[in-house]
Amino acid sequence: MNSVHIEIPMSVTTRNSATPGSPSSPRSTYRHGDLRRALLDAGIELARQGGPDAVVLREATRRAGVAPNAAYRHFANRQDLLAAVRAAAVAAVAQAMEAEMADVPTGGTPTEQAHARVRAVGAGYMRFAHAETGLFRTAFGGQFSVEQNPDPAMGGLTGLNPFEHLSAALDDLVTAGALPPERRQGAEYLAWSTVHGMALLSIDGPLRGTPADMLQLLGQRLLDMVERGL
Amino acid sequence: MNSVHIEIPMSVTTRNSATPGSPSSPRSTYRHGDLRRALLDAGIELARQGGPDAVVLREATRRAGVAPNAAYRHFANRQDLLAAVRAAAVAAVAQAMEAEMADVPTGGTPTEQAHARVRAVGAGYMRFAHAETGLFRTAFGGQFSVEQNPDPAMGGLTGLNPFEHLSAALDDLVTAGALPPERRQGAEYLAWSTVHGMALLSIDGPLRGTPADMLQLLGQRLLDMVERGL
DNA sequence: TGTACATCAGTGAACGCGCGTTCACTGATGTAC
DNA sequence: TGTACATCAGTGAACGCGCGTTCACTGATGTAC
Repeated sequence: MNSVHIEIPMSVTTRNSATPGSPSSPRSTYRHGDLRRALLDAGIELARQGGPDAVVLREATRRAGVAPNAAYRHFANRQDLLAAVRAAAVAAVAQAMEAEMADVPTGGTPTEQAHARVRAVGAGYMRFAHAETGLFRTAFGGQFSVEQNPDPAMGGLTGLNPFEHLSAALDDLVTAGALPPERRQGAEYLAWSTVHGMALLSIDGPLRGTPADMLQLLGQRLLDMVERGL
Repeated sequence: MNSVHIEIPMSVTTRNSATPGSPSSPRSTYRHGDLRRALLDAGIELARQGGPDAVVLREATRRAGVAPNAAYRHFANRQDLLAAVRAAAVAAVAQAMEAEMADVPTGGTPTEQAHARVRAVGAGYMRFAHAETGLFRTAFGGQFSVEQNPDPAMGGLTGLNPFEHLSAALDDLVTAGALPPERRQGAEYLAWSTVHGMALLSIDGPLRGTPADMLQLLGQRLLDMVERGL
């Protein structure tokens, strides 16, 4: 039982940035300081609260205390801002996985370790979906791709993105002899499907509103099933 | 290998209905005849092509050859129309499952039959998602509920909705002795998660663009995994 | 069988909404001399 | 160290968009007598 603790990179510099939420507070200087960062932060906050559709260019500029069109100095258009927000959301999922993996006990056989690692990846994914619904939707709600042409902005602290974490964990499983090599190919899609489905069912579907501990239990049963079935 | 053949209930009566797509063609009578049905059909077609967001009230009335506000004689508002379209989409999923189950050979032991039935339910779900992406998204894309307070409009030809089909198939598995009763509870959520996840991954995620036969194969591996792991 | 009438399905016009995006601008900043 | 200047980040105003929804209406239809 592990509480979710997610780091989202926030403003590196707060120099000259208007206080979010109080657009009337004037900047002390003409230039903003780091408007790109401020818009991105605002976008992330919007996504957190309302998912990808809530990432509205005008609202982001409003929160940054800046004219609507100022955004076009830093992003080509709304899509471009949304893509940056999405990358941050994907990175946050990677971090949730990393946090979960950090809790894996170091003792045990290599097989036990490998299994625990796969489970941590899956559990991190599902936990994140439940804890940060808006960001999860932004990352994996609509169309997305994480596997090819890895975008460094989508990595967690280790630099690996969620898909790469899953792949690495499955590779470990093979190395530990817990997964026959001939079953390795495509296994990420089987595992991911499972966990992705439960994540969405717990957000949008019949599992919506299920208390976190029940969800945790059901998630463990799901991971049991994957472990046994893979 | 079973081609998808889905029946969507279309106009029962075409009396007096304007030809869709040619809004200029005048009706012969003042009254439309069956505007509710025409709007619903238009809504279904919009959903088919573009998912739930494409179900736009004004566009539906345009296709029905009618003034925008005429829709309010038959639907309380846009949400209401969308709900009706969603029910039709869910019913279509149920029919896809039924079509798949109709192909299950009648020979074999009860256990074989039961397994085949569960697989048919899952395969129908995934096949539908791939073949009728827009409708699938409308049915199960955003928030949805199918299990409680069953809406008869969501049933297929047998009257059962997709969730009920899955439940029935799992019950059969228990009856046939292929699933220990103590594992029955909650099993629908495990199975559904799995299949739901792959459906979405094949529409939105990394599996997008995968050819149908590859998807079919991967789907079977997924169902193997569920069968073994449940 | 004919006539008066109530009903209510569809009309026509208009509304306010917030959005993304473009335009010509201005003036603080950092740089070259 | 001081001055002229080019740069370009942010301004202010405006645009067209299609949407959902409301209003007062009209006239074809079916019904009661």
